[in-house]
Amino acid sequence: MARPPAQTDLAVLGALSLAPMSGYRVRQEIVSTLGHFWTESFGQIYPALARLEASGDVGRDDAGRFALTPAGRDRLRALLQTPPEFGPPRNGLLLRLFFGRAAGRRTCLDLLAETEREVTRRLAGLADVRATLDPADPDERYALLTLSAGEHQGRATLAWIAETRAALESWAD
Amino acid sequence: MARPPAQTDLAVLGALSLAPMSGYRVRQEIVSTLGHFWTESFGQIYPALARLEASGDVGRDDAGRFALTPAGRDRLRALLQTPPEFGPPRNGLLLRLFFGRAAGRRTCLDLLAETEREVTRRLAGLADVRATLDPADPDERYALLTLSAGEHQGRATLAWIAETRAALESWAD
DNA sequence: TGCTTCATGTAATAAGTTACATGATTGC
DNA sequence: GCAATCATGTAACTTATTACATGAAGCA
Repeated sequence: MARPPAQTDLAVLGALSLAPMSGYRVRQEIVSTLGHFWTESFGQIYPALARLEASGDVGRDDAGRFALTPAGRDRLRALLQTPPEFGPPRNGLLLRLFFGRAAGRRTCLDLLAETEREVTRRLAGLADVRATLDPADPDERYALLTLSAGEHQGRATLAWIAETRAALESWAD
Repeated sequence: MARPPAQTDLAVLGALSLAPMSGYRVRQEIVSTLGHFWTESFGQIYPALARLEASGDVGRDDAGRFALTPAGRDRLRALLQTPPEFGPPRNGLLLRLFFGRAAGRRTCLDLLAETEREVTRRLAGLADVRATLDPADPDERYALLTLSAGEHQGRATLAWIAETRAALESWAD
């Protein structure tokens, strides 16, 4: 019964809901804007488009670009209502920290420092994107909400790092 | 050259660094304690143990349980120092919210409510685990740090949900 | 005796990335 | 004309889950 990966269909239909575009553009859209919390590769996107075209959810406009059909718009609405599939949580930093005793405090502090740099970098990236979004645009308003999620997560991580660093440094070891 | 998945090796070696145990117990250990931020299935664990035994990183103790060899302890230390592999970020909730305009405010608010319940449930789970950990135990001190990360993330998500709900409700639609 | 948990493993399947192949368009 | 970008697709490989098969040990 090999049901297709619903999340990829959702991402592709969602991209096409903003405007008709080529598969190449779908990828660019996902990388540039959704990139902070979602990824899809060509190897996923093109088969998905072929599937969706065969099922009548996606058609072509005059210029040959992929475009949502009315059925596709219904399908998208239905998918948006499905509960998110929570992928298995896999946090490489926490995996390492959990067994940190075998590595020593020094290694843990290094990992924290590196993560801090990375998170700071990401927050700066989010700020850049925020600057390009218009709160008055009905589509971009929703994008701003997701951006805000990233900012909250980032700040929480930085706060936890500060706390954790202090704890590590206070231990006798 | 098919290099083995380093993250699974790390999880398995890490579990064995706490005490010698069977593969079955390794799984239980990972599910029960690391479960909040890491997963491994039998299909990963047994091949990993076989690989690690063949390479001399893991041996057997008198009772036949898997145990770290000195080489394995070195290998673990080395793996703990490698930078975490950040898996591609895939947040199903944000993917849906990003295209939320196609679904309408009502659907978005429902998704938020469901997420709020889920996060609250997880925070309660973390609190339960915290109660079982002893801050004086050298191993469990590290576990507490990772627990704290989950708590920060959870609280940040709840704060973002409150903010986002207010924003959605203020829109004319 | 029979039920449950412990224990080890394999096979089928799913999901996704990467690299490759190929060609059309566009700008200089 | 040539380079870069746009565009579509496929094949090989990696990673991971799920379901299945099998059997020993503990206990009621």
